[in-house]
Amino acid sequence: MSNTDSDKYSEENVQLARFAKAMGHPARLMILKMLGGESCCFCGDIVQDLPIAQSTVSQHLKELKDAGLIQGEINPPKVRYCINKENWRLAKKLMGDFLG
Amino acid sequence: MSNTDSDKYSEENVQLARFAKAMGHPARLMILKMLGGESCCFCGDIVQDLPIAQSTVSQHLKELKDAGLIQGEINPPKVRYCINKENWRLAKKLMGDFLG
DNA sequence: TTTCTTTATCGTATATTTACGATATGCGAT
DNA sequence: ATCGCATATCGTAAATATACGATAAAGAAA
Repeated sequence: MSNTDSDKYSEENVQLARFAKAMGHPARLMILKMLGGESCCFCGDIVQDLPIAQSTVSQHLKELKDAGLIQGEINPPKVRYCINKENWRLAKKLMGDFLG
Repeated sequence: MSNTDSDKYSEENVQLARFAKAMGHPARLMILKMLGGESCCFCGDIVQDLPIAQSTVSQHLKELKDAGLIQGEINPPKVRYCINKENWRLAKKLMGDFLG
């Protein structure tokens, strides 16, 4: 996906693709599952649960954040991650509409 | 995603990630939308609708096929693509369960 | 057989993703 | 001021994705 995707595709299409792409890796699905419902998690908890290095987890968290699916609030010296509820709802709606 | 993902992640997780990843590009979403519902399409129709080269469309079709979301039947000299309904239902269920 | 149409595949270039270890950063505690 | 903890970022390597034009392949039509 280049930055000119919106020249070629509808905004809704691009948005759904962004969400789907962010969900397109098992590690990121695990992270999202951990944060599902009302529960937030500290970054460290996530690192402990995943079978990959801390720096890699950090990268995945960044991608989820960039896609708008999660948000992190600093709580020194930890960072607490939560689902971004508004975008989660949007993802759910777009996915639901799309899959029919 | 390496071929050893199933060592690290649950099969369900890997499967949903595979579907999500296949949906993670606007061109592929457009293709899926064209095939949505009961309508199948000839490859050529899809090529005409997308703002990218024929060979690129063919690649995207292959990825959707590899992910199991579509299937193609040869109808010389054309190829007719349809949604793979069984996997579409599975994707819908996994997504629905996941997004809550 | 040759030609035409349609689609897949090849070759290739570039960009992005995924992963890791090492290092930097921010901040409370000592 | 320094230490230690938690997390992010850097540097890097390898793999995968995206895109294109050119070419191959399969089969209908001439």
